[in-house]
Amino acid sequence: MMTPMATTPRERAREQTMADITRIGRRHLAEYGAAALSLRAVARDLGVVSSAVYRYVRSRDELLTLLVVHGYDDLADSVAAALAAVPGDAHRERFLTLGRAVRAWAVREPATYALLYGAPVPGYQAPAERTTEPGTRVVRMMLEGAAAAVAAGALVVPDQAPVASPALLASFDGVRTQFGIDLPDSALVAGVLVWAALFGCISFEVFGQYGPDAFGDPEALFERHLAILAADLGFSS
Amino acid sequence: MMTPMATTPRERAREQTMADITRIGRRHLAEYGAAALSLRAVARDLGVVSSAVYRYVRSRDELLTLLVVHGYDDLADSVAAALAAVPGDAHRERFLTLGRAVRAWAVREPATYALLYGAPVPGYQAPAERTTEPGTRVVRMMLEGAAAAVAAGALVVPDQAPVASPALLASFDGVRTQFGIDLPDSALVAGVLVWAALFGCISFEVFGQYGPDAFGDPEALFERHLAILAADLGFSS
DNA sequence: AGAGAAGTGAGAGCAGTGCTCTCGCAAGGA
DNA sequence: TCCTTGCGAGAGCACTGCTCTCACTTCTCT
Repeated sequence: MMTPMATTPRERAREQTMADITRIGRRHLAEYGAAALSLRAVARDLGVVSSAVYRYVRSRDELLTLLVVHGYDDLADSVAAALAAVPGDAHRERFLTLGRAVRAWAVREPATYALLYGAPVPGYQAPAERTTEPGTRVVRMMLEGAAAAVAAGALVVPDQAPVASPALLASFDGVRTQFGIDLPDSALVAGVLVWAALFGCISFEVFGQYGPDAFGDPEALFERHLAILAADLGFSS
Repeated sequence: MMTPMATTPRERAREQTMADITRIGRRHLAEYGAAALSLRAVARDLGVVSSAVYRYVRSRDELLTLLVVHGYDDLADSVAAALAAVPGDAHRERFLTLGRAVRAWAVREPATYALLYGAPVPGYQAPAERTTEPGTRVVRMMLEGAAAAVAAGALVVPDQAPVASPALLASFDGVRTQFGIDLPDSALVAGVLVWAALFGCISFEVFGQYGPDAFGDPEALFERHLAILAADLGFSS
């Protein structure tokens, strides 16, 4: 993927083994969950003794990081593919499409979703320098969509009292700089809420927090919620 | 707690040991996280060999269940205490108080919060018959508050298209029956969204999903979000 | 082409985990 | 007083992450 043509056969073999390890790791993650991810079990499935995989992966946390990065990329790719089918000027529809795509991916890959957006795995801290870039791809898509909608006049940011907290204003400036977008404070307030609410809805559904007798038609419920969130953001239906 | 006066000294000793185990378990949960919760470590802190704790707790999952139940009760007690200080007719303020109380508890007890509302611990399934009752206390408070506000005319449910999905309508009937409240479908749609969004905001803050450079003033941000959610629910500011 | 460097896998081993079993001892009820 | 019951200790099994050494292969440099 990253290095399409490896020079020496040894390097090609190494990349093949790396790909096998992450592939088996993803399968174990989906089948048994993150905390049950065992390097020894991966080694067994690879047909190799446990110490051999340490030649490729420094530690169990390292393998988790690989799966985290792959998960973020997979999610962002799914969302980007869904957005590609929607015209660029259908701003509200693009927001709805993004929300639906995130939910669909989470329902399809609950274990990876839990790894990314559930409680952090104890004792494991994802290295920021490797996870923030892929981890922010989806939120970047949403922010850029909102900025485009504002510029086109398709999104009218609801009136709100001005943000008072200086620390909050400063971090909003940081967001504008980091993502290179120009959205007013009140749009960022609403945007962060919509962002967190979107993942709150999905987490409740995927993690079964709605109780044993969950809602009979979660997709219809999510669709209703998405419409409310679109209105919160300022899209007119 | 449950049995205030035990008859025989042996029973009293047993209850004392049980209390010690859950107390140490809570401390370990807070210090090292849920997946790192080790029965052997609890036994060490208790000054006893590991097999001895199996006289009191059937398994590690059993200990987790004890902590889950205690966590739900602790959260619900915190919320109830906060609500007790707000007049019953200050409906919007009661909603805001509930939200603030949940967030404050989550910030204070992040590990327990993660146990309750984070990704489920792999391989562990909380027994519904022991966790649903304490687990629904907070949502019951919110629903009852919303019903009281509707009855008092303090909450005007926003107009929405009627819910079309039969399965969703049926589960809404189930909610009305289970909680013994009478709220229209559109209020339940908004209520569930507000419920999920509330925990989405809190989870993002507690789990650090906002990125390494989190928002400088999370409390102010949460306060703004709570106001939007109150409006979504139908409270007029 | 040959020698040395580097990558690779196997195996043993250490410390930790959940959990089960048996064995003695002490407390409580008959 | 006997004897059932509860309790803690200890050994043990299977598993985990991770480290170390040893042999073997492969690549590279002279």
